[in-house]
Amino acid sequence: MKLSEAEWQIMNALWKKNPATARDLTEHLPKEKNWAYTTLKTMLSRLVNKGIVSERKNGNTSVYEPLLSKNKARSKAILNLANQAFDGAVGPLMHFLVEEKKLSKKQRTELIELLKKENDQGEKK
Amino acid sequence: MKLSEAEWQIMNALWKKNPATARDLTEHLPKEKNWAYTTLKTMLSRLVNKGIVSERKNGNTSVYEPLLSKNKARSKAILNLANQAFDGAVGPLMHFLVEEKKLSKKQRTELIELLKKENDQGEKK
DNA sequence: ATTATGCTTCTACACATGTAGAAGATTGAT
DNA sequence: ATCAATCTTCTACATGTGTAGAAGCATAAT
Repeated sequence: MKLSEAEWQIMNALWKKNPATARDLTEHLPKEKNWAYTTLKTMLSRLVNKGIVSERKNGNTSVYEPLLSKNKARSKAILNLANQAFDGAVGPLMHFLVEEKKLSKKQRTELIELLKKENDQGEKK
Repeated sequence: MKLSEAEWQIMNALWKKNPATARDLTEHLPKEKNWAYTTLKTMLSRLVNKGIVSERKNGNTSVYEPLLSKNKARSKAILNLANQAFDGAVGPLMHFLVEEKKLSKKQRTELIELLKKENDQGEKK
């Protein structure tokens, strides 16, 4: 299940406010997204059809909930990117990130700590 | 310029063999891609129209070259992912990668080295 | 009971993407 | 000069995505 651009925006809103009605979501969508209400509804229906979001009725109003977790979605997206653009390997992706993307010194130091911790854990196992 | 799935496969082939004729590229596409020759040609035309690939005639045969570098494409793709899925921040993306993706100990150690090196460079500047 | 307001479902359309056949132009071999 | 092999360009179609109006159903206020 690959999310499209618009779908990501909706899911991001839905992960923030969960559960939510369509009306709720309008609040949490990027400001510049000036979707007609029915546009949002159409998108939601499609997400429901794809099994990515659940829909339940409260009175006549639909209440939506994500069936796909943010982490799962992120994982998939990264995997996808790795496959498409990095021959399926996450390692090179990270290399690239470290080399190309200007991380702040603080971020780098944090990452080093994180990596060391992981290495140590690996040790104990 | 966002590349689609199929476009990535073609570009990957073209980055490997550059310049290349359509016929050349068939060799470098993923095996499971059993595109009709004309399918590939259509895709290439579209890429040319988008200004992502150049086309030049050698006799009656078209020779293609990438106008977009692999690194640029990768950068864009990562930025895109970060925007969609990580609120535009590369840092959290990396965190996620380090935490979720099982890197080998060797990979982790490499990354630590790389990060340290970057940190030191920052120092000198 | 009537009405305005808001929600839902249906239908539609333009553009992108994946896929490929048909028909015509070029060329290398005979 | 002829023919087969190979290219190219055109056209086409199904499906996905972004976008939204129209019309109908529910509900809260009068």
